[in-house]
Amino acid sequence: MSVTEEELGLRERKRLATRRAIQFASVELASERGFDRVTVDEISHAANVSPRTFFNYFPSKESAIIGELPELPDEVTVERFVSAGPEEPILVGIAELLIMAIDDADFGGEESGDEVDGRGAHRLHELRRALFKDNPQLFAMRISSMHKFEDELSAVLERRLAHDDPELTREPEALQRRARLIMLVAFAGMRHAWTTWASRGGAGPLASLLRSSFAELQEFARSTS
Amino acid sequence: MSVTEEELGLRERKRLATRRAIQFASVELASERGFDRVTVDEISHAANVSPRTFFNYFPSKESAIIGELPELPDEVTVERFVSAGPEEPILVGIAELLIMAIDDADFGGEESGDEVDGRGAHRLHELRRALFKDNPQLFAMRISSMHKFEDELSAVLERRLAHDDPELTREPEALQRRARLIMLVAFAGMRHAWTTWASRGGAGPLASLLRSSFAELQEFARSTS
DNA sequence: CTGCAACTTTGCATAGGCTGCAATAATTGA
DNA sequence: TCAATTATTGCAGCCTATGCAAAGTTGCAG
Repeated sequence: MSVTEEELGLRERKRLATRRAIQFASVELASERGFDRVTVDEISHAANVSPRTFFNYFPSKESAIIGELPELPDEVTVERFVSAGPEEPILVGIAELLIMAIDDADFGGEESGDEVDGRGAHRLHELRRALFKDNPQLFAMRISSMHKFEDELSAVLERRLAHDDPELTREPEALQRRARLIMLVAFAGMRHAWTTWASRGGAGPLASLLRSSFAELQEFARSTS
Repeated sequence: MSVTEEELGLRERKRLATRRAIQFASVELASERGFDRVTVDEISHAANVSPRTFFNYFPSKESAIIGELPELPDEVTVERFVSAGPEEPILVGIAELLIMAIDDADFGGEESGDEVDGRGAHRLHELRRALFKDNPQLFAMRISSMHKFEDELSAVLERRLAHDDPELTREPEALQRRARLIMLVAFAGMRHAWTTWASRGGAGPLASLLRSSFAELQEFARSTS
C-alpha cells in the first residue's frame, strides 16, 4: 500500500501529474524517434508545459527519460542483510537488495496492477523498459547517474563486512576498499543482467535474470579461486 | 621504439601538433578552473586554433580532455593470453592486458623519458592524471567512453575461455555471456584501482594498484565461494 | 470570502556546445 | 609551378540549460 498521491493538496497533486506527463512525453517521443532526435521543446509541447517549466522539473533532458534513481530499501530490510551472518552468501543478499532498490515496476516481477495509484506509472515503466532495450546508451546513462546509490550500497556493504568479521574494523581503509570492490562487482552483475535481458529481446522478468547473473558471478568466483 | 611522428609528412606532423596543443590546453585549463568553467572558445584560443577547428579534431569538449581510448596490445601478446591455459589465473592475465591497453604513460610505471617522441606527451599525461584525481566525474566519463574496448576485451576473453575449455563452444550464447561477465568484473577491478589511487592522493604507479585490486578480486572470489 | 503569502508557470535574454556549409589557405605530388 | 587534396576558418543556426522578473495559482488566516 503505497502512500503516494493520497492525502496530498491540489498543488502537490498537480506537481506529480506534471512530472509524470513530462516523463511520459519524454519516453514516448524518445521511443518513436530516438533520444537525440527529440527536442525539449517537443517534449514540453507534448506535455503541455513551457520549455522553461520542463527545466523546473528536470535538470536535463536525460534525467526526464532515465527515471527515478534506485534507493536502498527500508532500514529494517537493510539491517536484516547486514546481520545475515558470514555463512549467508553475500552475493545472494546483494542481489535481493538490488532487486528491491531498483523499484518493482521498473525491474521487477509480478506487479499486481489493480492499484489506482500507478495508473500511468505502469505503462510508463513498460515504455521505458522497451526504450532501454533498444538504446544501450540510455542504460549506460542510467548507470552513470547512480553515483549516490553506489556510495550508499558501499556503506551498507561495509556494515555487513564488519558484522561478518569484526576484525576488519581494525583497518578501516581496507574495509572500505573491500566494500567498494564488492559494490563494483555487484554493479558488474547488474550490468550483466541487463545486457542479457536486452540481448534476449527483453523477455522475462529482470529480477530473475539478475539472480542468474549473480549465480554466474558466484560460479566464476568458484572457478577462478 | 614507437613509430609515432617519425617519417611523417609536414601535414601529418602539423596535425599531430595541433591535436596535442588542443589536448594540452584543454587539460591545463580544466585543471585550473574545472571542466565546466572552461569554454571551447577559451581552449581554442589557448591552442591557437579557431573554435571551429577544435571540433574538427574532437567531437566534444569532453573527448579532448579524457584522452585516447585504450587499445588491446598487439595480436602476439593477445594470443599469448588466449592460450595461456586453464591453470593460469585468468584475472592476472587480464590485469596485464589492461595495463598494456591503457597506455604506459597514462597508467603505468617507469616511463623512460629520453624519447624525443613524447616531448609534451609525458607532461600531458601527468597533467591529465592530476586532473582525473581531483575530478572523479571525468574518470567516469572516460570509463563510459570505452564501449568499444569493452567489446574487444569481451571477444578476447571469449577466445580464452574457448581455449581453456573447448566444451564451452557448444553453447556460444553461454560462452559469450560468461566472457562478458568476466569483462565486467575486470572493469570493476579497474575502477577499484583507480578509486584507490585517487583516494590516496595519486601516489604510486597505477599499474601496481591495478595488480593489487585484481588480487583483492581474487581474494574476494575465494572467500565467497 | 477576502486578501496576503508562498509557490508555480512562463517568457525573455543569454551563454555555451555542436554541426553544416562554403570560402579561403596550406601542403603535396606531378 | 600548377592542380588536386586536405586543413582552417567564419558564419548561420539549432539545441540544451540557466538566471531573472513578471504574471498566474494555491493555500490559509482572519
